[in-house]
Amino acid sequence: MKRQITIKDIAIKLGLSTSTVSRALKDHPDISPKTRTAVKELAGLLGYRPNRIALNLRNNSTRTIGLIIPEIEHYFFSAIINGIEEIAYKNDYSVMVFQSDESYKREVINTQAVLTNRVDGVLVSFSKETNDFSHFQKLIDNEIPVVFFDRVIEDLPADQVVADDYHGAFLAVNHLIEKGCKRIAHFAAPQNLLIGKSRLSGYHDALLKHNIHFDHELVFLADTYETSKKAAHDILRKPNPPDGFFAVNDMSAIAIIKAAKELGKRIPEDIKVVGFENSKSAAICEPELTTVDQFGFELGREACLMLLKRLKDPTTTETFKPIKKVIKTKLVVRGST
Amino acid sequence: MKRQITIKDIAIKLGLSTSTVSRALKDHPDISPKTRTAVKELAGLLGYRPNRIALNLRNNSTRTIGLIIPEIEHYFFSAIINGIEEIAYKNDYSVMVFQSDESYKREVINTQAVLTNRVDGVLVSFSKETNDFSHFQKLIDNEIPVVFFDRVIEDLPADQVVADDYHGAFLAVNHLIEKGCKRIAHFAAPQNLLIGKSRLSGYHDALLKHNIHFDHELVFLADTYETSKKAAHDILRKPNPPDGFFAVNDMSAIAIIKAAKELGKRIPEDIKVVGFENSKSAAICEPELTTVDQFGFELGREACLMLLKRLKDPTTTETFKPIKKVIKTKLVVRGST
DNA sequence: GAAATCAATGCAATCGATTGAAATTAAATT
DNA sequence: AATTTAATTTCAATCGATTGCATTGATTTC
Repeated sequence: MKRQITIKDIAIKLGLSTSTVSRALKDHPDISPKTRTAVKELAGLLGYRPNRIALNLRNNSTRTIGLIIPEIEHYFFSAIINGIEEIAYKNDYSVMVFQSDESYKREVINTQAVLTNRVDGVLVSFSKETNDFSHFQKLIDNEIPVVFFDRVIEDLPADQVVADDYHGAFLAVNHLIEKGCKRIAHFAAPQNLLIGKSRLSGYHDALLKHNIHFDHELVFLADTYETSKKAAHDILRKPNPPDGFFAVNDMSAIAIIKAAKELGKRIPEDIKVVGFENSKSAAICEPELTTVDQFGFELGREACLMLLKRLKDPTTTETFKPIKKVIKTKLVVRGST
Repeated sequence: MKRQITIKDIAIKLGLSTSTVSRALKDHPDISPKTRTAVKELAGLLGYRPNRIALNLRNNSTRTIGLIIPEIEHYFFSAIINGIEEIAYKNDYSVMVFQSDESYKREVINTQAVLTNRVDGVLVSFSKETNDFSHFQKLIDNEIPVVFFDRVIEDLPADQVVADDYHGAFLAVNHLIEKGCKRIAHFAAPQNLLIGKSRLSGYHDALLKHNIHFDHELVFLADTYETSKKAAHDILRKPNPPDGFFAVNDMSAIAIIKAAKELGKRIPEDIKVVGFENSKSAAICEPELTTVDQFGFELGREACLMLLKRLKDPTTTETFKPIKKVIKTKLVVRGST
């Protein structure tokens, strides 16, 4: 195994001490110009690179951010990673990615991995299964700043970055109503997720505004392609089916469109559908999907910026005031409505 | 800043030396059962976690894998990350993700970042722009094993994992011919990428097999949604347009379908289209896309396994024999043909 | 010419954990 | 009781870089 060039190698070759070499490399005023240039020259020649691990140990910092995320494969999350990485990169941080695969158990292990890797801070969007948050509290107890994004929890001393879920949902449903829908179904995310609740309540309030009765029977727990397709099939076969659908994400909305078409319904003539996310797929499906743009890239950027701010100005647990940042959402109208 | 519990804290509290504590924690036979249990008990009580950074320094290893990838947002790459993460996780490795954004310059910086972070090994799929590979050679010079996947280079001492691009392309084009296509166009990736070359040659040989003239005029450089849509529009407006398309990836194929539909062509009656990737979008577009499954998840798994094998049994540069693993591809026939 | 000043460099401790070798203690043997 | 053997534990060096505090040698000042 070839050894890396160390400061010691340079010191020995030049007959100096490691301290002098160290100082020379960082332009310490004590060092004479002659030795300074000599050191720098040799360092360049040998291809010296400071050993980050040694610095990590000394500074008790790794310039690394941990990212705990349900599933990379979702467009929304990969867009977020993109935003995170951009900011991290600009600030000379690296990103370690951990997937929970929507599993609480796996997520707990992720938090442990993040601890052993001694990351400087953590960005989290937790799993659908997660109802107990003590593993995140443990991170905070270890003085590791945590920023939640998209799927957030309010009663933990941690910052939050979310899309304006309520408003986005309101816009979506309002749009359906204005387009003439009388019976609007909502395919919702689990209600332990704040996004699930917020979007439901946006749906509810938009109905309210137009004096449409809120019917529990029209709200379904369906936030994946498979569950949504099945649910849509069931619902559309029943008497008096909905003429409008507001789905909690694009894949769910696309599944509804697929199911409707399979049953011979025309979109948007018979049924109108709105999604939430504005993924690549929304622009691909037929007809193209009206959806709420969640600006994942921006969300990732903001979350990372927030974390970096905490890393720069650490606060004690006592004086910590969580900040909540809301990213505007926007309705993108396309052929499905 | 709250200090982490160290081995020293335990040693002092129990009136022992750090060496004894260290040995007790790892069940060294020299340590008496009494002290062993005492140490372990206190360690548990204080919530001691070994400082990974200190271990990193001592072992000159970080149990971290660097991943350099063009763009996370592509389904194919996120599927690969998924596979990589699964294997890494099982083997107690963490993954650091670096995106090149298809930029050579950024990729060079990524390799530097990977070096300063002292990862144990690197997985690479390089950018479209990359024609000079000395930055990867530098990694290898630093004794960091490199495994290339999908976009690989043959003349570097590094393992490779690729899909069976040639065969997949052959299958795709053969399928188009058997479905009656006489004039088949190919939307290709840049020819500096081996995948570009292999898929083109699969296309070429399938034509050859059926005694169809290979026409340079029918091969286009178009591997993104935007460029493909524009190219398809142009081609389909010309006299004697193709009746079949083989695209180098799904987004390109979907763009062709979109363009064709905009021009009033029916799919698959007037035009047949085959993609390459088998992304989520392929099952969503209308008609559903016939495509070659690239098994990104498997590919990621294999690449990571290969790297871990190199980490377990390091070879010297002299005796290094690159291994190339080929993942089988499979034609998935759907409505577009 | 002795004392004070200053520039340049080296020493040694530190970060946290590990480990070969030495030292201490206890037990067993003669 | 003296000596060997075995069982525990500690010492000190190591990984690579940094940094407060000497130390050295040269120059200036009185």
